[in-house]
This record gives sequence, structure tokens and C-alpha cells, in this order.
Amino acid sequence: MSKTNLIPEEDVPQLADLFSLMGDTSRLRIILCCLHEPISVSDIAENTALSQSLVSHHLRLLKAARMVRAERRGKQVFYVAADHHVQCVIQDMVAHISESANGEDG
Amino acid sequence: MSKTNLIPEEDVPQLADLFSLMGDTSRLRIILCCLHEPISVSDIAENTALSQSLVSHHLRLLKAARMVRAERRGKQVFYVAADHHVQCVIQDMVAHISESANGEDG
DNA sequence: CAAACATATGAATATGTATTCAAGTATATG
DNA sequence: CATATACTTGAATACATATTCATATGTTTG
Repeated sequence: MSKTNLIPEEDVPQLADLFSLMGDTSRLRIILCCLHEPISVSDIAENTALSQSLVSHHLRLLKAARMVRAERRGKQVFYVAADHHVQCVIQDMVAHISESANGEDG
Repeated sequence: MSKTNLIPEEDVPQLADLFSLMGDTSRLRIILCCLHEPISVSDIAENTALSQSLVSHHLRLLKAARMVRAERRGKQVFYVAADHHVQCVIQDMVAHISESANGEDG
């Protein structure tokens, strides 16, 4: 009965919420846009080819989950990833994709 | 026009799919069950308090996405996480939660 | 204050998907 | 081959949520 699982049960819902937020292509693209440096809503919309309204809706969710931070500069609002763990999560998952792409044998 | 984003656009849908799979509490619990060592479907069902049918449905998705591997042992089928990157992803996200919990100032 | 720009929000809709239930497949055993 | 166990699968349903459109809020400037 080894309890190798280090994740407390109580954290599971919040964890799932965060993954769920990253599990939408539009939102993931938005996250990628503001992963390394602050970027305005309109620039995100342009880069992702999503409507400004939709980007704003998604940013609200990401901000509520503390995945991004907002900072107003004049008329614009700039968003940036809250911390580097978000980058790590994404890079780990990319590594997983590479590995599963290589290691397939069935 | 800095392209600090290292993730190729073509990988985004697959990335999102994987995160989406982890973004469901039932499925995340199932993943946690088989994160470190193989475990049978019925044991997963018992540990998670989910129906065997539901566990099986979820495992099918996880297997199709290569997040877990299946191995039959007699009448039972054991599932285990496909590689250690899945563990890393989860641990990074837990770190993010801790950090955002500490760093809040608003 | 009015006008222009940037962003946010609410309601409506369309689509996806988690869950359940019933039935099917696979494996061991007598 | 019949039975029991373990798992899988399909269809139905209930629920969530991504997207759009219209409108509102906030900000700078004249």
C-alpha cells in the first residue's frame, strides 16, 4: 500500500481547473502569447486571430486562476504569465509529446 | 516581433488535448493512481470511488493520448503512466499553486 | 463634456463531454 | 462449453463551456 502519490486529494480540483484552462486551444495560444513578456489584449487578439471579445473572456478566466497578471498602461492592458512554472508545465508536456512520438511501438 | 514562444503552432492542438485530459478531476485522480506503478482497473475504481465503467472510459482516452500504457495480467489489466514527464507536469503545476497562494497581494 | 480608442461584460447559442446503464468482449477454470 | 470475473464499449442524457453579438466601462485627448 505505498502512497507514492504526493498530491493531496484536496488539491486535485484546483489542479484540474488549471489544466482545464490550458486544455483549450484558444486559451493555450493566449497563454503562449504572454508567456515571456507582457502583451496587450489587442496584440494577443491579432497574434491569435481571435476576436478581442473572446480574448478578453479567456483572459478573465486565466487571471481569476492566477495564471496571468494584468497591468494597465494607458488605454491598454498588458497581460503576462504569472510565474515561470507555467512555462515549465508547457515544456514538460512538449517533452512528453516528443517522447511518446519517438517511443511508439504499437 | 520577438518570437520568444518556443512552441510550434502545429503542436498546440495536441498540447491542448493533453492538458484537457488532465483537466477533469476524475481523470486526474485516475492519472495520479497510476503515476508511479501499474495498477489494475478495479483498484483504480476503488481508490477513486468511480464506477468501473467510467474508469474504463477515461482510461481509453488516456491510452489513446499515450498518457498511460496498458498491460494485461491474466484477467486484469494494469495501467501506468507512459513516462515521467507526466509526473513533472503535475509537480510543476503544484509548484505554481503554492507560488500563487503565497505571492498573492491583491 | 464629447469623441475615439481599448478593454470588459452579459446574454444567447451551439457544441462538446462526463456520466450512467445495459450489453458485449476477453480470460481463466472446472 | 458453461460459469465467473475483469474489463470494454455504445447509446442516452445531463451538464458544462466556447464563441458571438451587442453593449458597457475605462482612458486619453481636445
